[in-house]
Amino acid sequence: MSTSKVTVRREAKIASIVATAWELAEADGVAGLSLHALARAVGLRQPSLYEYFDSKHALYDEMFADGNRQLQAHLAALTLPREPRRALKRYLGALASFALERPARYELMFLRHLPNFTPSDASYAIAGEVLGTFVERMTAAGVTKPDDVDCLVAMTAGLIDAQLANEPNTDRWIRHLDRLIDLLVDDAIRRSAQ
Amino acid sequence: MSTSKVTVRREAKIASIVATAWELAEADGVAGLSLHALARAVGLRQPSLYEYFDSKHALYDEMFADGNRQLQAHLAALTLPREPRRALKRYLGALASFALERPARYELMFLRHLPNFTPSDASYAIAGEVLGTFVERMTAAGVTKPDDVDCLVAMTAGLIDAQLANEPNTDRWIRHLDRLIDLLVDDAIRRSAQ
DNA sequence: GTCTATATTCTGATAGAC
DNA sequence: GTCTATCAGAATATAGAC
Repeated sequence: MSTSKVTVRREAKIASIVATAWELAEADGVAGLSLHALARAVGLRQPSLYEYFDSKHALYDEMFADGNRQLQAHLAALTLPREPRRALKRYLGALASFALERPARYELMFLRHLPNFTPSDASYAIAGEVLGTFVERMTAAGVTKPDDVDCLVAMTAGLIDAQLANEPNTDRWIRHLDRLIDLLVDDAIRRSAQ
Repeated sequence: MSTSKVTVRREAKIASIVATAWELAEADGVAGLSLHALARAVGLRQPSLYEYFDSKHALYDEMFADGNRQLQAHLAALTLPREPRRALKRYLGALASFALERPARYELMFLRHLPNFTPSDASYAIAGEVLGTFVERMTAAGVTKPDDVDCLVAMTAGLIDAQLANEPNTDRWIRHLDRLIDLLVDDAIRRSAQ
């Protein structure tokens, strides 16, 4: 973790390349991202990118880590209601808004569209941290069993996916999020009480 | 709709090409399907495929229509319980089994991974017919409001997607399908009764 | 209808001068 | 660190002989 002047500058440049990569990916899809186009967009020629990334996969990996940090920040910026159920709704709602506003991020981070890409352990660890905070919110709201967590996650993703795939600019599916959260949380509590 | 000998033969060949295309797509993913590999697999050279399909998109379109006909047959082969709720569970369960056993079909038909592919009106009409039978089963089970239909569809897709993306060979998510159907159908009926 | 040969365009990645 | 030039390979699609 060197912090010499050159290192700082270099890492700032890497960050700006990743930021531009996200812009292009949001426009053309994650799979449509081309190193040539990315290089031109940051004022370089395509081979020069290899000064900063060993391969395209390495770039995707940086993007994966970066996207998770962005989601983490997005969630950390929330002021959560004290009531756990309402906090959970706000939290899952923030995930949904993140996904709907930045579909390419959601695609890379949560869907598995890139055949040969698997995040590195380091990047995956960040994703795990974020996931952990969701589980915390669910636990606080009374959803403690792994099965019920799975259901809540899958249901939320189902609404997000339907929204993204079909009518990205409406709220046809996502508007039911709170209602379905109530339904599943109530059921989870009922089952745990038995 | 000519039925001359040459036409019959030609359409049989088209069908066999599409069947082989599905085999390759199930192995390498829909996006990974290559016309070169497909041609070799059916004993042709790549340019000869253009005798049967005007473009790769035309091939995808035939596959889309064919996949929907297969799903239609898969569903028509079910012997449904008389009780509407149980029939609905069986029906959605059959969709799930279709998707989990033939992920590439599900990918092309229900997910939108191919950036530039949109089914033709003719092919889309078949998909609409299939969807209509799902709505029928839901209606019979007491799910009449479009909102509730949307929720049920999204929830089912959420379980299927989670299963496919994470642990295709287990039943970690899909095993909750019946339980969540009960939950949503009960809620839909409750809300409709008000 | 099927072939060979090729056009065209794209991709990610490398070599080596400066 | 950035460049030019190039490699090596993939893809879809077309031209034209047979």
